[in-house]
Amino acid sequence: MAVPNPSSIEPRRPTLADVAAIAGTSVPTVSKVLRGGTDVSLAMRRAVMAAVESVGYAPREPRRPDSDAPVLLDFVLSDVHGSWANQALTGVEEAATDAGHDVVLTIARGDGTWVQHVLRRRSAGAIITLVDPTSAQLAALRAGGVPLVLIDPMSRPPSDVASVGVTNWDGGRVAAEHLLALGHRRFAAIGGTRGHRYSRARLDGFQSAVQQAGGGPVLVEHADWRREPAALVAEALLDVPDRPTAVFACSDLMAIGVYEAARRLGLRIPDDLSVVGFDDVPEAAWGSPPLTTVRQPIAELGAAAVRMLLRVRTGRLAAVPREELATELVVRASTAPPAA
Amino acid sequence: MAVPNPSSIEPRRPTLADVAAIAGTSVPTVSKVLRGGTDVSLAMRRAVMAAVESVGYAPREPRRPDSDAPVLLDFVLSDVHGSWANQALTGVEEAATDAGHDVVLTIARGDGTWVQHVLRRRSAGAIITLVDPTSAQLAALRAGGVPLVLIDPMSRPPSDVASVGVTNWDGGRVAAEHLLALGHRRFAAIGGTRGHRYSRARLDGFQSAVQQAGGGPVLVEHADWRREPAALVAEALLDVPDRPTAVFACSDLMAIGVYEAARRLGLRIPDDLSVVGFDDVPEAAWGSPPLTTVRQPIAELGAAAVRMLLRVRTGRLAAVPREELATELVVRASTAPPAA
DNA sequence: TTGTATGCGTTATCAC
DNA sequence: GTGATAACGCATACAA
Repeated sequence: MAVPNPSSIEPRRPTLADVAAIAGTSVPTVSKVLRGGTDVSLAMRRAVMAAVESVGYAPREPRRPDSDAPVLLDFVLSDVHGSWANQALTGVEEAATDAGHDVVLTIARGDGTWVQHVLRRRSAGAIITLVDPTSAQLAALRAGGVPLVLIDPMSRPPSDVASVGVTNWDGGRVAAEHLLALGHRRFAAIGGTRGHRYSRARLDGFQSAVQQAGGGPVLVEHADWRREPAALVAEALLDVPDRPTAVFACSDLMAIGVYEAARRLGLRIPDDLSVVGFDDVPEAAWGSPPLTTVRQPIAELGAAAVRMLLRVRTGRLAAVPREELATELVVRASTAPPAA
Repeated sequence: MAVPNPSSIEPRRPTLADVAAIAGTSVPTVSKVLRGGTDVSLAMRRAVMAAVESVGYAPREPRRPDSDAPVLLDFVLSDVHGSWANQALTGVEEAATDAGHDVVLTIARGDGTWVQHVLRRRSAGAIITLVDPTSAQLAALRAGGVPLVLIDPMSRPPSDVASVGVTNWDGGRVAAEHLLALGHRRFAAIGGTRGHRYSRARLDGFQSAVQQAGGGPVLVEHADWRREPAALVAEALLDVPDRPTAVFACSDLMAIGVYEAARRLGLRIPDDLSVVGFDDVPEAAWGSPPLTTVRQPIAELGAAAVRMLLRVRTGRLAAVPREELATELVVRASTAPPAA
């Protein structure tokens, strides 16, 4: 929002003093927060972060290119469990090493202390994924001079933060088109966590394609990306008269949960039920039957994030970059035409 | 012991105030140094440390030997693919974070440049796994003052390098005992990479138990820890007259390969063939049927390595530590008595 | 009480 | 001068 400026006050770039005034503290304390110092209370830290965000403080120089000291990049994620994180990590590590940088792994726990860690270490840049940082946290990191790239953000990212992602909506559509082409008409879909952006996009793409083809409504439930809840939800969705003949799970792990539900209900895959997953983690190919799924280029995603980070770090870019990598359907043995 | 107090000088335990007086500073500053706070100059930090030493100050409760800036530990592995690396990473990360340290992930590529990386960064310590460092590399790291801990070394480690591992030989035995108790007598086993220490140990344990029970010879092949080669090797081992009724795979991933071989040969698990794996990665529980396997406490292994590294780093230890964590049989549905 | 920890501002300093 | 950082100690809260 443009603030009208009736008086003689010139809209100069905000300083730490401005931030301090709003946060109700001193300039050194603001500085301390932005440098990741220890002697600041959580409340004060939050107040400063909020003030930083509200005045849009940004450091004058993005950061010393810091010529030849070995550069450390932070890879921040909520946890390293699971194949997705694993693959992303591989991609990040490889691209970083190729560029001569090392990667610090930072696990973002709920308390938000990871922000201090990154700030304190004067990180040369952070790649953030599987975490939903608050806008105040993002603002603090930027104000601290840490270049950022988000991978597949959970929420809509602030418009001034770079990000990479995949064509989630498109992937959902492709999954639906495949099943429609096989002749399916009754569908169920299992989303991840309600409100996660990529879950929404995948489901929307799926539903959009189904509707466009004049297919019936899609029964949708959510299972927080986890296997066991997906199995429970799938069991409920499938244990009805006139049950769906095909299920779209928004992750491979949840698709494995659907396999389990099918086993419990005595449904054979793909004869009685077709299943499509999303991600194409290695396990997808090992299942019985091997899973038809929408492939994300996960490692490439990590590599792309590193390359983007290095661009953000060095050059100041005209526009905030946003890159989308294509998803791709991988047809294996878990899908077939519906039983007559 | 009750100390009588004849003179006026009472030998009481030193306090922070004493330290502060000698260091020529305030009590809070001393406290900050001991707590690893940020707002202390290097000179003051040193003065305080010296004073602490001279008066022999000791905290009431033992405290983390922080005293210095937050520290970066290196976790070096050959690649981060696979659940094993994933779980180990989780354990390492958690233990390091709990101790207030960050983890740099270093992938050891064949060229050995990782050693330079670690040395140049003056790493505070390195945990090495899934890599077989040459003795020259280990010597270089030690000469560079980098404390080391190996996790489950591939070769016999030099006697002056600390390591943690699991009871591999024992695990092999337990697998065999389980199958013997079910009534199996004809066995095959699939090793990892020929020459890897833990592969050897697992196979030896297995064979030792079989022989002790008077069982027949165990047919052994190697498959480099990978799924597809394991499938091929298993197919060959099982496609013979009087085929084995049970297979021991030295990793879960290879056990999944055995599942595939069984499918190709039309053998049902566990009716026609019992399978035991090793590791107990999450996927083991998802297979159909869920895999009976020898569990390694992988994350604990990583955590133990971190704790050992911190001990090696700070205290000088009497002996070179070597720690072994116990393996444990997890019985699921892939084993049953042999068909009559 | 005495000992210790925390959080903030003050003062000094540095880079333009 | 202005904007920012560095490092100390004061005031206070907390603990045995």
